[in-house]
Amino acid sequence: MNRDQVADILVEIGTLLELKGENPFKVRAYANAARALQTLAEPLEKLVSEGRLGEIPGIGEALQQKITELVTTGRLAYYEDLKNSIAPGLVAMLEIPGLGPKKIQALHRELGIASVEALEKACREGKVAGLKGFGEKTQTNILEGIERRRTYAARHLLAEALPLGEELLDQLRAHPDVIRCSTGGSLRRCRETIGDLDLLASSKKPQAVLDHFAGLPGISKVIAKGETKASVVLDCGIQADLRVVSDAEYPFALMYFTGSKEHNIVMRQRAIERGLRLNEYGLFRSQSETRDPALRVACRTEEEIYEKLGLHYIPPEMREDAGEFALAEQGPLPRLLEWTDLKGSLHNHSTWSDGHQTPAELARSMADLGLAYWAVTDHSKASFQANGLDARRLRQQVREIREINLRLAGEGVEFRLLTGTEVDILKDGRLDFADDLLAELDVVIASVHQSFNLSEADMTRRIIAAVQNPLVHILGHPTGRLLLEREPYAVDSRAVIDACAATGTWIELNASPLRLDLDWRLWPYARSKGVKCVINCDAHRLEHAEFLRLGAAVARKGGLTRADVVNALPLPQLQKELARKRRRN
DNA sequence: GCCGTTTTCGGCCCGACTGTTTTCAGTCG
Repeated sequence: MNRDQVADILVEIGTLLELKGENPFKVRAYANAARALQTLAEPLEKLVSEGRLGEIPGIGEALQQKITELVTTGRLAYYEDLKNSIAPGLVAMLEIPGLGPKKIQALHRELGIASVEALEKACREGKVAGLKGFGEKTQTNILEGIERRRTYAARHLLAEALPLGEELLDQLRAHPDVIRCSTGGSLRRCRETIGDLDLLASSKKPQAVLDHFAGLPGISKVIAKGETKASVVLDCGIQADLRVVSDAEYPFALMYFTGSKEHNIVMRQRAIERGLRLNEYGLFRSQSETRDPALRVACRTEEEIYEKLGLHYIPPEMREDAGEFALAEQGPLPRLLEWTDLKGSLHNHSTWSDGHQTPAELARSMADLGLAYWAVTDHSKASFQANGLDARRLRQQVREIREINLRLAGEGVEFRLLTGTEVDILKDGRLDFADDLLAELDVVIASVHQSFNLSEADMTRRIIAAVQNPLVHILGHPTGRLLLEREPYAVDSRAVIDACAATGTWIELNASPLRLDLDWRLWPYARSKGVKCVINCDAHRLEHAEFLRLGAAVARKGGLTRADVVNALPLPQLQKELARKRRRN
């Protein structure tokens, strides 16, 4: 059993223990261990066989045994017993807002409810309202929660949530009583999917701001509204929470509500170690609970809070407790990539395969946007569903693109359309075009588009074989995932990264909102191996050029700087690198 | 379940809101 599978089981054990009403710290220990495994720098099998699991912080005696059992036998008796002891439907009930382990246990114990369907039926029959600790209101809320889950997916794409957050922020800024405001939570951290929208504002009249917020157009329901926060559901089904604090509290609250939860826990611990106390209202010179402004360590910005706790500033995207503290202790974090650093995209489609614009239209539009280059990399013939090109059509396309470039140069336009292909990696690792044709192209991306269900070993061999072809510049969307739709295919990503490091092959950060692949969690590893990143739109329409912004956000999350990203280079340097890559092998 | 220690047991981040109570438990972030 590999690392990700082991981590998934640890997470599941945590959930099951939570349902059983176990000690919450024990529950957290499993979640922590799962996260620790996911950020491991070396293979799990190696650590197990060398008996070094205990070196990982957060993994003690009990978890060492369980992980070893999972890795060596592929099974875990403890897990199977635990699973058998809990009705399977109870786990799904945790997804309903307002229901936690205690209430679910009560429903199961008193009414024998063991599935969302049974719960819905019991609510409709009015049986739930009569239970001790429940009431009419709770029963209604449960029904509405079930309804909402059914209508809308539980999570939303980052690209969908970003504009909604911006819109709400504009509405808040427009209110005269708002001093400062920002998005927070997973949206500000640029997670690839978002649960709900978190917003924060500072004001001297919080009630006025909250009333304004709850009355904004586009809100279908106000879930809660108190003196400092309000929760609403937008018409599109996404929940938005606003918290309002005083301006002195704002930086502390912003840090707190940006999270992540794990990042905050470390920050609080650092405060405690320094005889201080950190919460959303301030950093206080006190050991005990307080909100006394006289004891607050003055900080105008988040930067100052980090400084007071002995750290350099950590940008929101990196606040995941995934190694950022070690960096921020050593010195200033490197300047992360800005989306305006990007000069073009090296993976895009045209009407020749499944895109919506001709190469000529693309050239005009992208030059107008101020980009320096744009590669046309249509599909190869094995992707017949996408109208992939054969060798004859590809050579024809190359001629057309050369003519377009001549025309642009004649008009004095400083822009270059690059020739290329997104060539399919066939099932056995061979490419869908012959080397002599690939050698004629400016840019070659190799991607997997069919035979997704190979074993991990076969898929890994297949992809490594492709990146070993010296004519391949870039490995495209390396895991094939579609967020909220399709799991990544089984592949040993670290082995693939190692192969790219050895051959000088670049790895794509596919910036399509559904992909964001390679995952941000793997970029620190790739960077440590010296592998370069290319942030590509995989554009099928003109509007997709804006994916560059999304891709840059994910790159920042992965800790990437301008120097790590090939398409931050101006055209002449890019062309030099494209040529150099092929001379290497 | 982990961790650290004045080394084997006690603490583990902390506050707001709702709905149910009638002073607080449960849930959420």
